Parts: sequence; C-alpha cells; structure tokens
Amino acid sequence: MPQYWWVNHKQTVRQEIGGGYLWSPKQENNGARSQFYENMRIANPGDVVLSFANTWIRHVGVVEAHCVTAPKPGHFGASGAYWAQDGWWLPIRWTPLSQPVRPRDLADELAPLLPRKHSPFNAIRGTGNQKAYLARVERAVIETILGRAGLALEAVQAGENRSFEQLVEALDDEAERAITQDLTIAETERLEQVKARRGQGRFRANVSVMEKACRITGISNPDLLTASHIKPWRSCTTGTERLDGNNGLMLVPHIDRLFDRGLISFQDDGRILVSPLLAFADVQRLGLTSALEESVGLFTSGQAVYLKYHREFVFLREDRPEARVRFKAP
DNA sequence: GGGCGCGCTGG
DNA sequence: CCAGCGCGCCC
Repeated sequence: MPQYWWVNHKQTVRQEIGGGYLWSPKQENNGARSQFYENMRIANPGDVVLSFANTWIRHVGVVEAHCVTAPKPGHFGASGAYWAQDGWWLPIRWTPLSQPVRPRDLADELAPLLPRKHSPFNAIRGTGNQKAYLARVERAVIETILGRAGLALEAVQAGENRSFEQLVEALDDEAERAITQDLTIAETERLEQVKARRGQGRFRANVSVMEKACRITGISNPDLLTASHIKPWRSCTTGTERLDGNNGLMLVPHIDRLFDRGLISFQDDGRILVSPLLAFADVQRLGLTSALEESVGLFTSGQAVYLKYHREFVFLREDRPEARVRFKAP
C-alpha cells in the first residue's frame, strides 16, 4: 500500500520540481530531530506527494526510489543558506496539475482529514503550516485535491519510474562533473578521485590495507567486495576524504547501498545497528541475523569508530580526534 | 524573489 | 519556557 504525503517547499519549489526530487537536511540546525525530515527516509517508491508552495498545489509526484544521503543541491543558492551541507535526497517524478488547487478553497473538506499533529496545513486559518516539510496525509486528502484538479490518482501513479541505480548514477554524475572541471587539481589526482566513485584505484588500495573482509557478512573474497565510502563519495568535499582508506569499508555491494541509505550502521561499541525502517524480512534475506548476534566487539583500539547520531552515522578514527563527533543517544 | 513576523514542533 | 523553521505577506 502506498503512503501519501504533502510537502511545503516554497523556498525551493523551482529547483525541486525542475530537478525531479526533494531535498531536506537530516536534522535541524541545533541537532533536534524533525519528523518532517525523518519522513524523507520513510517514503517508499510508489508513494504519492502533493507539492504545496505560495498557497497553491501545482504539482503531484510519485516517489521513484528510497532516499539517499546527498549534498545540498548547488542551485539552491541563497535559499536555505543555513541548511547543513548534507541531507536526504528523494527522487520524485512530478506531474503538473492543469488546474492548480488552492487548499484554502477546500478548507472545510480538508479539516476533518488532516492529522492533529504534524499537519502540513491549518484548515481553520487556511494557511500552510510553518515548520512543516514532508508531512504524512490520508489518502482522502490526495483524492480531495486531485478531484478538484480533475485528475485521477491512477493516472498519476501510472508511468515508469527510473531505477534506484539509474537515479543514484545521475546524482553522482553531478559530483563527478565538479571534480573533472576543477582545474586546480592535477589531472592524475582528478582521475584517482573519479575512480574512487566506483571503489577503484588508490581508494580501493587504501581501504584494502585495513579492511580484509566484509564486516557484516564476513565474506573475505576480494572479488565479491566493493570498496565503499562511509561518508558517501558524492558528499565528500575534498580529495583527501574521497581517497582516505579511513573513510572506507570492504562490503558486498547490496550492503553498500544499505549504508548509503542509513539503514544499517555501526555503533561505537562495535554493534551493528539496523534501522527500524529496514524490515525484519530484509534482515533475514541479507543474512544479517547471525551477524547481529555476534556483532559485539568487532572493533579494537585504533580501528574506525562509528557513531550513531539521530539514526545517521558518521565515522571517526581515534587517531583523528579533530573529526570526533559527540555521541548523542537516540 | 527576498525579508520579516507568526505559529507549530521539539527540547 | 525558548529556538528553529517555512509560510503569508509585504515590498
């Protein structure tokens, strides 16, 4: 069953509609959790989203794939200058409404359908709710809005979504262009940084020195392992970060993706943490259950330490204390 | 299209 | 309580 969402995004509506995505920070600037940002991770492919901006709903979208960690889009410009550099990126296939809808005109109909908390819209005042970004709504809200727009929900859902791999490729292509166009970096160095995107070259060599097997599955055959970034390659801001073996794990490829989505991660005591968003069936299918049982004590002094922070994980090494991030209990 | 006040959320 | 943040409104 799909879920239904409503996004308030006046500040970035042009970029997000034009680019076919939603982007949000992972937490508020003071580190506080935001349900509206967490919803970016809860959204599934096939979910339906209403786009609200400047008092109008002008687009409806279908979520194309799960969110991934990604840097703040460069073309946001001055909008959201205070947002963190890294956030959640959720690909959306948008459809414009030939008859845009002003929810204020439907306030009486919407009032009983909207949630009491985390509502994107105040039906009494007839205004969008400040603070709300991606908000969960009932199917009936979508049907009411689309009914007024003269558009069937089925027509919106019909159509091909791009695959997760295609979308992530396109996202990474952007980061790669930035590197290849940066002529302040020597050409050989640019090449190595680009190779690191695929877990190849000097990056792989650096990681393999310290990581001899996949820490989740225990697989040690190098042919089956990908050199994966802990801080994703597309989010790295320096060549050092892109090539640093400290910023890597040898993982089997589908585990690599789970890291990218923040669904599995290491705690600083070495335990593997599985996000509640990952279904238990997935955990079993991946063969993670035994790893979970035996996961305590994977790390010894001097090895990489992983910290849980609002269900997102950053890494640090004891030999790089300047990069230390304070542990915050969930 | 950018700045300011307002009201909801979370700490 | 206060801080943060995105809307409505204003220009």
